[in-house]
Amino acid sequence: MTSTHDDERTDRRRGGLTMRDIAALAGVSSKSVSLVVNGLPGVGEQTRLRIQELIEQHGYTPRAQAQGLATGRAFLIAHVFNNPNPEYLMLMQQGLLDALEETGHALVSFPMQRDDPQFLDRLRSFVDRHRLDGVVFTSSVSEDRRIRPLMEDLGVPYVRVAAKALDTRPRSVVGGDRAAAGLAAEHLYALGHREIAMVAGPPSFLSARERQSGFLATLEGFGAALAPSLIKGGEYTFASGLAAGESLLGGPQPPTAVFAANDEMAVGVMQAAQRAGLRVPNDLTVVGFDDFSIATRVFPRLTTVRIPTREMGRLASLKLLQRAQGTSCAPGELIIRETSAPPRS
Amino acid sequence: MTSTHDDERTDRRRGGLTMRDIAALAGVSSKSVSLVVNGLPGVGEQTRLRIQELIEQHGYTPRAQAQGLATGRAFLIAHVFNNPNPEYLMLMQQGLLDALEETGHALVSFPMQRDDPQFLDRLRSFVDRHRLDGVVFTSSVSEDRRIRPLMEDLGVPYVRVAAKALDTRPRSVVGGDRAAAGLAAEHLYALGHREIAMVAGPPSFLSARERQSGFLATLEGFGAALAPSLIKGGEYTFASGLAAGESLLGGPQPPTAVFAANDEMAVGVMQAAQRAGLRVPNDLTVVGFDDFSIATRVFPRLTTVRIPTREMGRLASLKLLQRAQGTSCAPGELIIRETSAPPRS
DNA sequence: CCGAGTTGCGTAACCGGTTACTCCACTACT
DNA sequence: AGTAGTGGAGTAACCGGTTACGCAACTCGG
Repeated sequence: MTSTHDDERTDRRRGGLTMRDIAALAGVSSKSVSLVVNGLPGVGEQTRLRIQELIEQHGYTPRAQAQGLATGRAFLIAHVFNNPNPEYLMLMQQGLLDALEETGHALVSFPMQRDDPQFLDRLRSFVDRHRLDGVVFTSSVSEDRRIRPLMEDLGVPYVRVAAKALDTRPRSVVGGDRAAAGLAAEHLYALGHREIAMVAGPPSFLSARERQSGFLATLEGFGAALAPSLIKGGEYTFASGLAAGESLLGGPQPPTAVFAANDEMAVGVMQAAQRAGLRVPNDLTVVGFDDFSIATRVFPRLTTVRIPTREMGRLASLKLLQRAQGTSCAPGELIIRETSAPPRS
Repeated sequence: MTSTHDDERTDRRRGGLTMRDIAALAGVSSKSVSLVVNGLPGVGEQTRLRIQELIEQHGYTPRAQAQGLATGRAFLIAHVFNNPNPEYLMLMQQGLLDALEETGHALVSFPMQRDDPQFLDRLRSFVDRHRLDGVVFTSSVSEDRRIRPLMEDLGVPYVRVAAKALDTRPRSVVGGDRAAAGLAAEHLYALGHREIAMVAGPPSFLSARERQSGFLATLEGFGAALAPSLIKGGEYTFASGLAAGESLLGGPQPPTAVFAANDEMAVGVMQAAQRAGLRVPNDLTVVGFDDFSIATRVFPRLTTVRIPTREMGRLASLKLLQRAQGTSCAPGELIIRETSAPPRS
C-alpha cells in the first residue's frame, strides 16, 4: 500500500508482470483478476475496484498468446491478396482495420502469387500454425475455387471480397461491379454517344467479366449493342490500355467514346488519343473504373466509376467477427469529371 | 461422407493434433518430438526418422502461440507507418516480407496518425499485448523522437527506415535521399540549365529536408546556387505541385527546369506547364523523385530519381532479425525519361 | 431457527509447447 | 573388472492465461 515510485520501477522488469502478480498485490486469486480483465460477473464491487486500480496503476496488459492458448482464439486476422493495384490494397487494408481496431485484433498481410503451386500449402500451414481467427481474401486470389474446401477443412472463418457473390452471403462481400459498370453505360448513352468502344480487363478476373457484361448488357438494353470489333481485351495495365487505344483509334471505325474497365487502362487510352492528336473530351470521351488517385492526376481529370473499397473492407471485417448481418453489397457511384462530353455532331 | 482415409479424418478433429499425440504414436516422449521439430541434436537417428515421418504423414504443425508462450517469441513483426503514398507502402511491405518469409514470421500492419495523441499509448499496449519480436517504423512516424525511449523501455528490437540515420546503425536503414537529390541537380546542371527552381516537400518531413538540402548543396557546389524565390514549398501532394508550378511559371523570372521533391508534385508542375501552354520538355524540364508508377503514366514520361524502397524493406527485416551486419544504406538512381532536355537557347 | 439458494472467491487442472534435471545403457580406458 | 564418460530418452515443472469445481458465508422464506 505504500507505493509511489519504487515498485513501479520493479514492475518494468524483464517480461513484465503477470496476472498472478496483480492477484498477489490485491490479495486475491488470479481467477478474480481474470474475471475483472474480461469484464465478467462474479467479483464483488470492492474487489473489482481494487483490482482495476492496480491494473491501471501498474499498466498491466494480459498477454495475447496466453489468452489465445487457453481460449483457442488468436486475435489475429489475415488478409490474403495477390498483387493488384497498391491503392486498392491500402484502401482495403484501411477498411479492414477500421472494424478491427476496437476488438483488439491485429491484421497480418499475406500476399500470394495466384499461380504459385504452393499457394494452398503455404496458406494451410500458416493458418494452422497461427490458429487465425479468420481470413479475408481479396483481389483475384479470392476467386480460387479451392479456398472454400480448404477453409472448411481447417474450420477457420473466412470472407471473400469480390465483384460478385462467390459463397453464401455470410462468406462474401460483393462490390456490385456489374451494376456499377452499367452506370458508365448509362452515362455515355445519355450524353448521346452511339459509337462506343470498350477496353475490357483480363477474362480470368471475375471483376473484368462482371464489368464487361454489366456494361454491354446495359447498352443492349438501350438498343445500342456494341460491335465485337469495338471490344478490345486489356490486361488492366497502362500499357495494355495504350495499345488498345491505339488500335481502336487507328481502326476503320473510330469510336466517339471509350469505356475502360479500370483507370489505368483509361489513362492509357487517353494517352493514345493525345498522341494521335485528338483532344479529350472534345474528340473522344473516356470513362474509367475505380476512381483511384491517378484519375485526378491526369489532364483533363478522368470521369470514372467509384467502388467503395474501404467500406467493403470494413464490411468484410465485421462479417468475419459476425458483427454484421444482412446484405453486404456496396454499390458503385459514377464520378463525372472532365473526360466525358457529348459527341461532336 | 465416407472417406477412404479414416485416420486422416480423425486427425483433423477440432483443434488438430498435438505434439504429445505425435509422441504417443511414435512411442516416445514429447521432448523428442520437440527436438526433432526444432532440428536440435539429442535424438537418435532411428527415432528422428520415425518422428519425422509421422509429422509429415499427419501434417502436424506446432502451434505458434504455445511455442511463443514457452520461449517468449511471438513470430510476429509489426510494420508501423502513417499514411503516405500507397505505392511506397506496398513496396516496403513487399520488401519486409521478402526477408521474413523463410523465418516463419508474420507481418502485422499498424497504421498510425502521427498527430494522434494516443499514438504512443496504442503502440505500447499493442506491443505489450502481443509481445512482438520486433517493430519496423517507416514513413514519417519513424521520425518521432519518442520512439527510441519507448522501444527501449519495452525492450523490443526495432528498426527505423528513414532518409537519414536516426539511430545507431543497427537501428536504422537509410535511404540516402540527400545524395539521390544531388543526382537530380547534376543532371540538370549537365543539361545546361541555369534557371532552376525547386518544389520542396513539407519541412516537417525529414525526407523533404534531406532532398532539399542535397539538391541545393550540389548546385551550390557547381556555383549555381538557387535564388530563394525559386524555392517553393509544397505538401508532397499533386495539388500543391500544381499550385507551385503555376506560381513559378507565372512569376517574374520563370525557370527553364524544375526539380520537385516527389513525383506527385512533379506531375502537378507538368500539368501547370501544360495548362500554361508550355511544352515539356521543350519549354520546361521537370524532374521528380520516387519513381512511382505515376511517373510512367503521364505524357511525356517523367525523369525522376528512384529510391530502392523494396530493398530497404528487405534490409530492415534482416536487421531486425539480426541477420545482416554492415552498412545498410540504399543508394538512389537517376532514371532519365522524357521530361528533361537542354534549355532552349 | 433451519435448510435452500445465492454470491464471492480459491484451488488446481488445463491449453500446447519448451527445457532443466534425471536416469539408464553402453562404450572406453586404466 | 571397475569406473568415468557419453548420448539417448523420460519426467515434470514451467510459460501466463482460463475455467470446472468446491467451499464458505450470507440472504431469505417458512
